Amino acid sequence: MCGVAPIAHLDVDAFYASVELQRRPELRGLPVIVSGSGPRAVVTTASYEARRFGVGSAMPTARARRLCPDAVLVAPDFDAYRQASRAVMALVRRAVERVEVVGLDEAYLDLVDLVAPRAAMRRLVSDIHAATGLDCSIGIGPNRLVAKVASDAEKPRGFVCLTREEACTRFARHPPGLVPGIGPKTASRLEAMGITTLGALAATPVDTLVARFGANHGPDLQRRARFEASAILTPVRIAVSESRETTFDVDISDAVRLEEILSDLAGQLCQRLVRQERRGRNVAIKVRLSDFTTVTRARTIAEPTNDPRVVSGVALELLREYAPARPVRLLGVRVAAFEQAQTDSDADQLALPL
DNA sequence: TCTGGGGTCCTGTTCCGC
DNA sequence: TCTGGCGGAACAGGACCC
Repeated sequence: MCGVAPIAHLDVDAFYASVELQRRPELRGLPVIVSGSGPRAVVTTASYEARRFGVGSAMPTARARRLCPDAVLVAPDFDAYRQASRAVMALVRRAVERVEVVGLDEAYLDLVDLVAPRAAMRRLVSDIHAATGLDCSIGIGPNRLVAKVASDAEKPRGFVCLTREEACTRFARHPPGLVPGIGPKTASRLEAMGITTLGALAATPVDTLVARFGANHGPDLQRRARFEASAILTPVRIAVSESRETTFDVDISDAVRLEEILSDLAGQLCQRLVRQERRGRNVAIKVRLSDFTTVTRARTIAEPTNDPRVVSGVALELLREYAPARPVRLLGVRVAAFEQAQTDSDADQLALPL
């Protein structure tokens, strides 16, 4: 049972796919895959019916279709997802004062001031279902990490409440990659050291981890394995960079064509920045070559800008200087180092979540 | 089996001024 | 005049997340 429970993590189950099923009830019960349609598209979300065939997020759509030939492919409609997200988060904010929204389908909730936090979360889940038809999973724990892993543990419609010690025991035999922050690369490095479970990672002498992963990352891995994390929420997050990028259906070698595309991307990015009245001093390009190597080049300019002529001018210079030696599969542009428009209290809000 | 798009953070390197 | 150490800023790459 949950002793101290200051944080809940709420996660809408198979969010994009579930929104599509709300709009198109005739698809219910069928395997549905939300994904683009190009030859290089990847799966954004799969319904639970599709997941039974082994289809998962970030999988190439071509492979998903081989695994599940009868799946219904639906093109993503982000306006609809944003609208559904707003409806869900409005209910969340009505239930709890302090909320940190993460992406469209997740939020951390501060439960400290609630008298009966678990009852309140049960009520919230049922209110969200009644208002939107969407299911969600809830994890409750003493910090963000326990809450997050708990919300994932029994999806869909999970409701899991754990102390830190209970989380350590329950997940001790699970692989380290269960915990957010330990991705495939770190997991395979750990495996090479003979560490294949969270329990083993938690018990590894910290010196061993420091020697292999460095003075920061090593101890951080162990803290995660022990489910030690912050309980502080960051209700207002301000983006520190904005970007626009595109992957081509077929690799492009023609320098003139690449420059046209880059200018176009810079124009689209600046439209967004102008709308937000944000200007940045750092312009970067991203180039992914046919062999999937990815290169970035950046330049800081004297004056903050969101002028498409300036941004595309710098981006084109960077591209000409780099002069890709192979065909290009992805091109992107990014603006960062925004001028300070926020107040000191906003800046405080940028403190790291974990 | 052939890998999206939009982000964040961390680390190592290089450059520059003192 | 040359060299070296040091710290900060900028840059590049990588890992990770939704």
